[in-house]
Amino acid sequence: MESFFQNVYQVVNLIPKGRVTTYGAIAKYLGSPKSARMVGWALNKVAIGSKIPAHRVVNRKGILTGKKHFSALSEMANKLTSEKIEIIEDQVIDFEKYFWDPIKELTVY
DNA sequence: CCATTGACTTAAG
DNA sequence: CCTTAAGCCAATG
Repeated sequence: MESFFQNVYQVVNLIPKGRVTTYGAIAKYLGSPKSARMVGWALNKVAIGSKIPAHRVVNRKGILTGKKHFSALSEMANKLTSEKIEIIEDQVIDFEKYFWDPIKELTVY
């Protein structure tokens, strides 16, 4: 059974360490470019007790908009920093450079 | 069933 | 980059 949410979890789990992606990219990969909010919803549901690296998912500007949903406000930035990703003012530095697009990385041409 | 909300995105100014 | 407005869709009240 592959629900939208399950698919989200799967993709997020595939994000390489030290890389990040966006809600929109995931939504688009799943076939619903306009359902970025649902990706956020999925993560919100899973935020409570899950093994999913939700901290690697940010909005299109590379901003940690979901940090407040973590146990600690600094947890999200903290984890990203631990993966060698620079975070300043809740924003990923060189976001384009760390950006991991499931459409490009997971799609077989 | 209708209204509101939200870890979003895009377009226009 | 910032603000509005609109679109989006599941969950919640």
